[in-house]
Amino acid sequence: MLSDVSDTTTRERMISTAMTLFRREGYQATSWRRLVEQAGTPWGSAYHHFPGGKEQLAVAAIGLGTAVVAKTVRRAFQRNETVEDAVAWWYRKAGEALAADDYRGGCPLATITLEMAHASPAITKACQDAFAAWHTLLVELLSDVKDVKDPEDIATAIMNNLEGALLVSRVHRSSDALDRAARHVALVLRAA
Amino acid sequence: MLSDVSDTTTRERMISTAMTLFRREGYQATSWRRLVEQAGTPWGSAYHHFPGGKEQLAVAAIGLGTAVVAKTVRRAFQRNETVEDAVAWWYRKAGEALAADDYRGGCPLATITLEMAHASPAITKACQDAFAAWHTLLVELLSDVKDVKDPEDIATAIMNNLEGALLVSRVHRSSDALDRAARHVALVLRAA
DNA sequence: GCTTTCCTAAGACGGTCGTCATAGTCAAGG
DNA sequence: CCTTGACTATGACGACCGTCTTAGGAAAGC
Repeated sequence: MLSDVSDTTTRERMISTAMTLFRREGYQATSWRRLVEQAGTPWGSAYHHFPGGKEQLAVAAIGLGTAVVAKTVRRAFQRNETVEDAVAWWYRKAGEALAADDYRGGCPLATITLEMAHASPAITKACQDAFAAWHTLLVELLSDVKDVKDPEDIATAIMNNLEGALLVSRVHRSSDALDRAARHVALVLRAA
Repeated sequence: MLSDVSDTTTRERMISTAMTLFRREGYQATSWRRLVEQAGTPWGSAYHHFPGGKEQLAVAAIGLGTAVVAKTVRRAFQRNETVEDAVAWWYRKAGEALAADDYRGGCPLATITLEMAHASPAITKACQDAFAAWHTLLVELLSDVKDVKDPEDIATAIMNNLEGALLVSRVHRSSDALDRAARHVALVLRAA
């Protein structure tokens, strides 16, 4: 069916636009109407593709954000020999993306997580799954390296530093905190 | 004037309630009406005390949040001998406060920062000032200790780890990430 | 051809938002 | 007492929100 392709495209454009806008402006400030307008998708089919309303769209957008970050992490560990290099590469990519978006972006899930962490059970669960997936992936990748002794702690430290640095870098519109975080984590990894 | 006391109280209750609600639910999800209702202050005097509207209230609430955190940091360094102990104490207090609020709280500025970092210049500046003030305070306190070699980097690492850990701890409704961050920072400080 | 199914157009619904104007209360200063 | 100024009660304003309904269109299967 050719309509299936069109359907998928419309649906995916909505999800992709939702991820971008939720990342930049948050969940509350992003309205259905503006989102659909920006995506260039028909407003009439919003509730066709997402009968669960804005909440369902958000869950889908969170799923996309989870996958995008996971892909970046996997690529980081593929293209680099050591863990330090992989993490530094990841942090640098995050900083470049942040700057390229004029410091409007950052973590695709941080804003909606803080906004909705207790307002919507469905969104809360999606965010929990996302962070858990990232953590599990990191632990897995770290475990492949033999000289990493405590992957759980290291993974948490890598995530904590990135999330915090993205927040600080964004508010100051400078990747300074992110650069410092990269150096910090590299130092810690080398010491361990 | 006795009315001055009443005024100040009304005004301060609004600011205090704003800080709490902005922290828990964010700026966008907190309406003037609910805020005033929760504060128990007269709705009629909202625009009397804050002619600049909700935005002006937010700036005041951010100022309060800045001061509250700064006070905690100062207390941490007063009550503890070493930097490690001070940071560990701070992190532990943050985790206790988060749990006591059923993981609705966290950093009083993180949510509004991510939400409004590009929507309102006034709020953006207030957030920048807040993070800058915390950083400066930390650098100052760290500089008093002779065996800390790079206070700027250490201060950034302390803030990054706390902010990131608060985010992750909140979404998982567990202070696990915060506990790990405390151990991580302690380890780093001891190594330096 | 017809029918069925998927998608879209258009707009109304009640509700809430931030903002503001007007009238009023009430304590303090002269 | 009376004026002045600070504070509050009340409610309206237009705008936008998320949601849902109804009807139309277009492609696929028979």
